[in-house]
Amino acid sequence: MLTQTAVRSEISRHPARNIRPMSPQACFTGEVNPLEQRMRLMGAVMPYPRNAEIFGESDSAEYLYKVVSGVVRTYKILNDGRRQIGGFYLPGDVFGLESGDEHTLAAEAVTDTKVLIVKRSALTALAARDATVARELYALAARELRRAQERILLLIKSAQERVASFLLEMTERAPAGNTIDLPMSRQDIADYLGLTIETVSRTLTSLETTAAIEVPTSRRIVLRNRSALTRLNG
Amino acid sequence: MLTQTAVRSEISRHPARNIRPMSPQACFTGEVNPLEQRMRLMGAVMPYPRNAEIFGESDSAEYLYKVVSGVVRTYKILNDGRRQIGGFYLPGDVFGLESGDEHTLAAEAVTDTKVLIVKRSALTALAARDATVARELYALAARELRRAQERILLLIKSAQERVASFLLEMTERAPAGNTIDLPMSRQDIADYLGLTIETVSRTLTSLETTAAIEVPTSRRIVLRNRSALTRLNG
DNA sequence: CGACCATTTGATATGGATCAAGCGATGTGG
DNA sequence: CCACATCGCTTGATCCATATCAAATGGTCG
Repeated sequence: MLTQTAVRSEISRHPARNIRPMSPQACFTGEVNPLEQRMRLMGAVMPYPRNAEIFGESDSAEYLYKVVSGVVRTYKILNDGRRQIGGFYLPGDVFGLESGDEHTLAAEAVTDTKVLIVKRSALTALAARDATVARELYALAARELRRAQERILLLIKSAQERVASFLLEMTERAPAGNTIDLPMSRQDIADYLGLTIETVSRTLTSLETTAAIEVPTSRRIVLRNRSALTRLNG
Repeated sequence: MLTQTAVRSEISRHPARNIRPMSPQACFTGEVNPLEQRMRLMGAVMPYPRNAEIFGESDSAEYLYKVVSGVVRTYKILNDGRRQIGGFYLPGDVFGLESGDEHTLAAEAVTDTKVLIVKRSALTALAARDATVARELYALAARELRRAQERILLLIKSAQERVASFLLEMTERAPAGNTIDLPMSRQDIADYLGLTIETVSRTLTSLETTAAIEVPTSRRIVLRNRSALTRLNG
């Protein structure tokens, strides 16, 4: 799993980064729970173009982030050059939660993205006075924990199971009938699932061959036989 | 990774479970932070013999647990019979944190164990009034999240790296010079690292051959060359 | 001492990685 | 508007780390 030549894919993998965000702008759309309301009052919305860095690994974790539109990935680069994606965040998702005061993962925009940014200190101050906010912060961390635990289970499964789980996760999180429009590249998926692009690609074609899915274009996948996927899921 | 024959190891893997806990008893030892104090006032200490179930998967998550003495493992059985260990909990560690109202993992005593049990509702009620308690609950979840993220990174590494990381994690969490007294079996370690017992065993012998460790008895490991392990760790 | 269980060691099989080439879509300059 | 470069993806051939199957060893308890 670990070889010197892992650097190869690394080079092709991260072409044009360090794109800078655009200027901030106001935002008054979204849900209506207390935490959300407060965040909107306290935070600013920043737009990031595709592949822009939102924060770096070991940046100070001064802010909390919420996806307004677009998709974000968090990731970590291992010392041998491989990249592990921590998660994909869709509109409404909060990312940047950390236990310490430094981020352990970096974050980038997968697509052009708008992100609501809130000072962590403002939120914790608020949580000290408002138990509802505190409870919601806790719930966020607990939900994130559950997702991480599911990832752990995923990573001990076979390639087929991982890809099937990924597809099911995606339809659940961005429901649009049986069609999934993937915002991320094969490399992103591979680094999320702990596989190589080749294996992801082959697995998708194999699922297509067994009529479980259709792949009209590489970024679009249609689920044809959900129960076959669920069965694979474990 | 997934085959029908996975059931083989499954059978030998879980011999005598469903051992019942003994009767409760009072407990007034431990640390001195607010959450801890309150837990002691509100909770009871229960002793569990080796391999006893503390709670089952999908039991209602009515309680929070803190290890007083001994070691606990949380785990999940996949539908093909494989077991994934979610974590090992040493004295002082809190387990049973969940986002929903059902446990997603089961918990068992690895060794004879004493566990402090607290009603979750009592804690959250307390957190609503005491911001310090709320903050500590959040910190617990965040710390658990970080651990889970580290596990994710671990699971994409090679067998050598996983075993090395495991050994380093264990000395850090239960520091006793360079000696580690493992409370858990090879099967437990394997299920924690997403490997087979054979691979764990072989990796340990290989580390012994390269003089990184010594294995005087199967449950005792002496670190001889910590930097060699750290280098493997990634 | 003998039975049992955990661990180690050995031989072989295999899933996914790696290396390499081909292909289709998208964009650019002539 | 078309040749051509580029990029992301797929497909093919081979290799290797770890799983699997099997047997030997060792430690523990009656």
